[in-house]
Order: sequence, then C-alpha cells, then structure tokens
Amino acid sequence: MDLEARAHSEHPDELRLWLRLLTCTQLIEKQVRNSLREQFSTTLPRFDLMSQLERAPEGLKMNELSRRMMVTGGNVTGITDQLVTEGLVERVDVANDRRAWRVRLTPRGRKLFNDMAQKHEAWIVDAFAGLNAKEISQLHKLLGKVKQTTPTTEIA
Amino acid sequence: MDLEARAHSEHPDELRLWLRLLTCTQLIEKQVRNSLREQFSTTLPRFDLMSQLERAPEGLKMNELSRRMMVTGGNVTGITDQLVTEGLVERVDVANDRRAWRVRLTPRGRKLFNDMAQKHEAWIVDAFAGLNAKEISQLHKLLGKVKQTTPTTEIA
DNA sequence: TATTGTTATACTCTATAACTATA
DNA sequence: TATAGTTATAGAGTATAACAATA
Repeated sequence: MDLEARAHSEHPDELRLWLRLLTCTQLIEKQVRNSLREQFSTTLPRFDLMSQLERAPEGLKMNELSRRMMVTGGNVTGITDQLVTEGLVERVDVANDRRAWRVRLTPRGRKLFNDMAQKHEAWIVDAFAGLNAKEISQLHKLLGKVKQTTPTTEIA
Repeated sequence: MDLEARAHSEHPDELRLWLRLLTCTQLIEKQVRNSLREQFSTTLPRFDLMSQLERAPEGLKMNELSRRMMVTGGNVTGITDQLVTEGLVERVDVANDRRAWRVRLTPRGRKLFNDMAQKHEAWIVDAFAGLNAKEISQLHKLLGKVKQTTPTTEIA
C-alpha cells in the first residue's frame, strides 16, 4: 500500500532505504497536517514559522526565517502576513537597518503556540511509539550522517 | 540552517528525531525534484506513477495507483491524463468490469522511465554516500519499525 | 446501493523575477 | 552596487464533493 512497492530486490539498498524514508516521513507528515488543520485550523508551514520564533524571544529577521524554513523569501512574507492579520506575530523595527524587520510572537501567538506544541509533541511521540530509547537514539545518529552527507541545497 | 533549529534539549528525543527525519527527507526530495525537472522536465508524482507501473507489466487500476501513491483519485486521473497525452502510458480495458481501466507504460514510456530510473538511482546512492553498508541496513531496519507503528493513514 | 473513475473547484505551498527602499 | 524585504505571477500538488457509468 505504498511507495515502497517501487523497490525491488535488484535495486541498490540505497534506493530501498530512500523509499522507506520517504514513506515514513509522508505518513507522519500527513497525520500532523491533518491534526493541525482539524484541531487548530492551521497548516504546517505556519506552525513551523511560529515554532522558529518560539525560541527567539527577540524575533528573527525575514531572511533568517527563510533560511531556516528552507523556502524562498516571498513565501515567508506571505505566511507572516497571515499570522500578523490574526495577531499571532508582529513585525518589529531593527535598529540601524531600516530595510529589515524582526518578526516575533505576540503574547497571544505564544500562548496559542504552546497549546499547539503540546499536542504536536504527543502526536510525534505516538508516531515513534514502536521504538525504544536506544533505537530512537540510533536512528537520530544515523540520520545525522545522512544530513551531513547531503549537499546542502542552497536556498536563495 | 534548518528545521532542526526548532528542537531543543528539553524536548523529547522523539521530537528531535522527527525534525531530523523531516530535514533529511526534504533535502533529498528537493534535490530529486530539481534534477527531475532540469534533466527530464518532469515531476516527482509523474515519476512515481511511472515507477509504480514499471513493475506491473499488465498495468494497475486507478484505485490501486491512488492507494500506492497515497493521493486521492482525482489526482491520479490528472497525472495519468498528462502521461497519456505524451504517449508514455495508456489506459487499457479491464475484462468483466467496464467501469475500470488498467494503466500501463507504453514501450516509449518504459524506455524513458528506464533512463530516468538509472539517473535517479545514482542521485539516491549519492545522497547516502556518507553511510556504509551496515549503517544503511540498520537505518532501513529502524525505519521499518517506524512504518509498522504509524497508523496507516486511510487514503480514500 | 455500492463502486470506479472523472470532472470541477478551491486552496496551500512553492519558486522566479521584477520591484522598492535602504545600506 | 549590494542587500532586505515585498509584490506579482504561475504552476505544482492536493483534497473535496458532485457526477456518470457500471456492478
């Protein structure tokens, strides 16, 4: 019932691994997207943006958000606009550079984010319930090697 | 420079694992999408559909494609239509059920797919170049456990 | 009645490129 | 000239729901 149906014995192990990696990610991601929509009427990119801000009390500049979210600048403007409209984040002036903003959570945004993050955490813990602590650690470590390997796609 | 900036020490290991899993998948996926576009003027879902058909010489029914690709039926119709227009796949009657089709690769589609698959394989082997055979096997096995755990999202 | 597949629609996310304002 | 951010645009990808034909 999934992408892995593509993989067969004569294919290199790397390909079988990739299809399994993709399947796992998509399964979890779909579940997270659905839950965010159903329970909080929001989307993954919006959650992701707020999530980046949660740990930066003074806020982050647009280009920093763009880099971290791995999307181009125009998209960050769009998502930020939505969240500003809803009073969840705000644009603040940057001293000494009138071109730039810092985007940060409003108190209301922070409160809502905390609610969402708590649920989100539970969904994710659930998703990995089949692994024990050691396996989680091993998986984390192995994926760290993959991440190092992958030629970091440059984001404009 | 990535989604993992979201993860911090007080968060459960599962969350840190999830963010890393997501980052790895996105990095590789972006590279594959770019290469498919640049080198073959095609997209990942189109490649995926052809890929499903490559191992089903008699073809697959629309709902089977939908299930395997984890997308709803209307999308499969759209992608199939595009590929039919380009002469890469064809719809064939199913005996005893005039509602259904089998979609299968045309000879030309099969040839093109083989070219693409060869390149694709190389991109993927590259992506995991930092891991040795044993690590690849471990990672595959651990992700197998994740896949089993995840409540299979029902696809309509 | 249920199922297969199609059509129509709308929305989110994305990249690209031209643009404005400031450095 | 270069940089920060915005705007405008187009296209990919998706889900939903109403629909036609057949089982």
